[in-house]
Amino acid sequence: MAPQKYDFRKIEKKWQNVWKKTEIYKTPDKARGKENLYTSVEFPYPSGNLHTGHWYAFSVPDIYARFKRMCGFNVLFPIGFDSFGLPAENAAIKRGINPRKWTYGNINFMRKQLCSMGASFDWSREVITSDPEYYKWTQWLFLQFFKKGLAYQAETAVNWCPTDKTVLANEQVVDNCCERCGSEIERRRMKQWLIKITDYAERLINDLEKLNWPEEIKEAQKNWIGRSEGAVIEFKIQNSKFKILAFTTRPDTIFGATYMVLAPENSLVKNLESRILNLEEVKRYVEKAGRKTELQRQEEAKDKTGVELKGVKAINPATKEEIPVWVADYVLGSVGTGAIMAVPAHDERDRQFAEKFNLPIVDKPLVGRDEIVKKVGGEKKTQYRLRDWVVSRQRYWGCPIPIVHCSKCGAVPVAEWDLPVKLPPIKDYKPTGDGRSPLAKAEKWVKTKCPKCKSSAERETDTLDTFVDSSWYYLAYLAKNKSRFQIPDSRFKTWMPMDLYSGGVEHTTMHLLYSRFFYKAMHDLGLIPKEVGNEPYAKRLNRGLILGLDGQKMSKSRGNVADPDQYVHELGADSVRMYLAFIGPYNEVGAYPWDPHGILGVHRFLQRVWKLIQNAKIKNQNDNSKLKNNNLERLLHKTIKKVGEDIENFKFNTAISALMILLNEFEKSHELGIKNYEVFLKLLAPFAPHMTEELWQETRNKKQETSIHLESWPKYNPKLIKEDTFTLVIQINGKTRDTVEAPADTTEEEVKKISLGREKVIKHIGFQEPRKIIYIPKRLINIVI
RNA sequence: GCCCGGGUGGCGGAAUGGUAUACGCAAAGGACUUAAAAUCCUUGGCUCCUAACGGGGCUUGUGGGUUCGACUCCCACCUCGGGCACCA
Repeated sequence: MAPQKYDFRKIEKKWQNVWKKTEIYKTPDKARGKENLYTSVEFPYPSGNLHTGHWYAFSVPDIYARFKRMCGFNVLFPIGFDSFGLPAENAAIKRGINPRKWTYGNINFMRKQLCSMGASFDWSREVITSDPEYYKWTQWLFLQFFKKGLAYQAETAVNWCPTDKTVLANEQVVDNCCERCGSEIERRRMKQWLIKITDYAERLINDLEKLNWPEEIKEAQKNWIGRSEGAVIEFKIQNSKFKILAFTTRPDTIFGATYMVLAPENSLVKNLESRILNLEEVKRYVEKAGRKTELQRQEEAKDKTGVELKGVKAINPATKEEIPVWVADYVLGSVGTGAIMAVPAHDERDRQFAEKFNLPIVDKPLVGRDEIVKKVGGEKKTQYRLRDWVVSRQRYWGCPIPIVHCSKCGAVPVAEWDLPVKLPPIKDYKPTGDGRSPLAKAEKWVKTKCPKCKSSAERETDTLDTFVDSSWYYLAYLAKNKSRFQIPDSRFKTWMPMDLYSGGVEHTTMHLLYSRFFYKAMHDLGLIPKEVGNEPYAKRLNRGLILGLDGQKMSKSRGNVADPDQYVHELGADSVRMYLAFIGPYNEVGAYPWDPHGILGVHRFLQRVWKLIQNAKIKNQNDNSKLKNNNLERLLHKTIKKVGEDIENFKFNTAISALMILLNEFEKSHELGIKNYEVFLKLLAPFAPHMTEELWQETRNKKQETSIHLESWPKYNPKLIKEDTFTLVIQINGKTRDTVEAPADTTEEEVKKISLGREKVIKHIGFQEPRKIIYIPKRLINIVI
């Protein structure tokens, strides 16, 4: 007998326990007769507890994973925690707790919350980036990069966040502010570890082409990498061995180049000091420019400043004319060669500058690009906006950089057998702000022997950017034995590249770019078999955003947060999952407000599904699957088709609406048999896994010998989808005037006859002879008069 | 400034050349109930004519175009969101 009440709390708990005990989502590396499919979502940061965004991120793609599993794929849908990093550390400091204690406490809590989603994660492959067995391999990879020259130390201008007291990568700076805390960035010169992502700039752009990614993500990455093609042209300096190298994308405008500009940072300014007549003035200008922040420079963009280097002249190699050389901060040291040929006739900025300082503006005709470059001895060059990735962080809670500094041997990698370099427990882990990591205070840990010459040496005390940890974690899921990175080639071949990776837009030019680079570099190092390719994610999906009740971004300070735990308690996890899937298409970057009434609608639907089992015929186990009602039969098969196709295309919203339509019809019918009921349950199973499992067992007399989630996806019969009548739309001059049901096999002649005979048609056209009649078979007739 | 992606009822959205507004929410009316909640049934864009039955006109950001027919294709513009930007 069917239970009277939909006791979702009891049911959900029950099945979560059963699934855990029976490990039905544990994924083997190979399953007989099944193709592997790897789909994953960016793993969560253990911030404390799951919010609505996490539910949207994980429970909706779970629908896809479950569907694919039912379709016969061996589906890997793993989960882990991105557990190193600033936010956890800041939260721990705020509460006076050790970051490790705080992080692992959160992980334990969030694991339970994740289980409450009823998502089909394979927990046996869980990855935690702050575990020594994980970061051992982060360090190992860093050393492989180091040995290949892909990781190097250099004194560079860096982005310093005064609040978080650490440097940041360019990608982590938004509008000159820290991406995390919003503080304005300071420019500092510091010795830092960098990763040579710029070596891969060209491939990171070119290889986008073959990826099945949304165009807008590709475009955003292209813009970030910022390729510009041009030439470097040499301008000799009169009576000097020095020359100015200028990068230009418009070599064809060279005849109009009437002066040169050097960036204040350009070393030529120093080299030419002995020849500059107004040296004091130039020095003052350079110094002043150096003190300006990037933001100030930008703000002053309209009002150009600069000083001429008196006594210095350059030769335009095209015109052979002598032209003046200036130093001005509208030319940036970090772009191109840090020097330009100024063409005021063609460039808006050069024109502004020329007008202000009365420099000549010549509008010379353009010349062919390629010849002229050759003629003046220039060289074609492609320039990228992308900068190398600064990975040093002056913070405690991160992966230690496995390097030892020796006064004789320099920076020496830690021996492989000494990995991992464990993060030492220290009392005072607060950031110092003096540019040194708190790890510097762990004196015993810092003091070590040089791996090369064995004399006393010091450990590197900076830690790695968290984005390094997350650049390879999708491979760690494949390494079943957690203490080894070595993944057999065969496993790479069966799982990589990942079939579908979904995540947030905010990672477009961060995690997504870094991990593509990592994968390529690992590929080049021979760590990944060639056949697998050099791109980690075959398909990418950026999900939208769930807004608060007021249509604003959810935040505690605004007080518009919808707490998923509360809704799970009140309406059940199945309702929350299904509502989030119903709210809008998942494959578009939209923003959907959480509507507490909307979720009630989905909950009502599930309540009605629950009651459907009371339909007397369902209990008759001897029923044959054919529905007597042809229309209902047809609708059932159409729904099987539509739900499958919609899930495949991440249109979960329209899949659910199709299920709603089917339920509406099922409720009206009194001849619904057990077979059709079971088909319906299967179609609903990916969306409402707990309820469908319970009802499934109910129809199977509680034998529990199977799970609905291990059943196969229903097949539709194309013959049964065909309609035997159609609604003929009758238009006059393109306006619908009448409709009529007609048998599917009605001929064109018959359709015309029927249409012209309709009362409404006669009323409109009288006895006029139609000028033209357009007939679209089984759809519409348009009578033109 | 350059490059992407959008704009459809009161709201989330559906329809990618063929009846615009599926499905859901909210709303209104009704049934059940002492009452409420829950549940069920009915209505459904705007507007005009009609006492009513009915019927006409308009409507997918704006204006043009292509077409028998346009939310859908083309051109121009407005506007919102995102990426890049003194990038040479």
